Amino acid sequence: MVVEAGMTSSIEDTVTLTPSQENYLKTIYIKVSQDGYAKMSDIANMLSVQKSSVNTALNILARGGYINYTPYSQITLTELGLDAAKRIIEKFKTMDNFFCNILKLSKEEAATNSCRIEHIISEELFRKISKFFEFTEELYLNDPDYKKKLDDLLS
Amino acid sequence: MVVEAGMTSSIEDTVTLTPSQENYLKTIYIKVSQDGYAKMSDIANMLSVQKSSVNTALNILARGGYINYTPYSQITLTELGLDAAKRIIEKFKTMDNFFCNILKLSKEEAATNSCRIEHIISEELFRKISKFFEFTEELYLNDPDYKKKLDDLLS
DNA sequence: GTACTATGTTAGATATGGCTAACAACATGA
DNA sequence: TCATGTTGTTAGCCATATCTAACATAGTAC
Repeated sequence: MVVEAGMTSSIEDTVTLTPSQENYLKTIYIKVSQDGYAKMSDIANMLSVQKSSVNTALNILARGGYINYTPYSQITLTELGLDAAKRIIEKFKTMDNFFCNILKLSKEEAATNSCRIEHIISEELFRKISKFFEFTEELYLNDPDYKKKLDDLLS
Repeated sequence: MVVEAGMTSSIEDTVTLTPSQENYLKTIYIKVSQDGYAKMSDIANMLSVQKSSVNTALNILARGGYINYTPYSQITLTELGLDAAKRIIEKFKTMDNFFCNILKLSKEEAATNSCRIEHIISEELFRKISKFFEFTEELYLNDPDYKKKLDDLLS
């Protein structure tokens, strides 16, 4: 198959999101999960930014095909946006869980770090570190000796 | 002691560096370690950016008191810059070592991720995760059963 | 149904961090 | 010492991501 210049294609065209844009997408996902849709002012409040900043981000996400959004409309996620949001949140949860439950970081400290790492970790590292975290957590829960050593170490 | 408006003070005045600036500082440290000083064109080459971009960064680092730099001069680190660079590199090495030796990421993959994480990880998380990584590595090296399970898991 | 309040949009500013292209300074060899 | 090449600087451009302030739309309450 010959791909012609300017031809609209499938997955390869997906525009990579910046950390900031991923954050907006994640926030939209959370709101949509709660209410079925998101509003600009919600997002602005949740991220502590101005509505105008949200507006800019929404236009970028809409152009990229991640959200359904036209002026004054309710915001929902496309398939693409849903997938992307889920992947980001999966990263967050994996990190956050480990930082809280094993490393015993405070909720805020864990969330701050997880929220930064979720945007920059490569797929390959995430795949491996997920497995490693699961493995560690299982050991932690089932091996009292391992748990004691770790708790002592990190106290 | 009363601190007057505009008064120049000590550590509290330290300007926080952006990830980009930390990267420049790290690169300068590496060059200074090798040659005793750094040149702009070296830094530009090492980071694959234009000299003009380096120039901007150097002025910011010099203003912040991290480097000794005046136009056309050789670049060296101040005490502040040396400390900051060492902290960044320590983070890099800790991450990189674990990603390579335990998670068995490729050198490039490990370096890419470490180089991103070094700029965003909090001091508290770094303190704890360092201990945890050390603990894990010791187990890995001394407990053949643990090593085998981990190697199987991550292959 | 009109006026007020919510919410959403736009225009224009700032800061970072990159770029190119043109220019300036320095160092070296003939 | 001066021409040349390397190195460093400056000016001006672009994109992201924020902001404020002014404006537009929508919804509600009387």
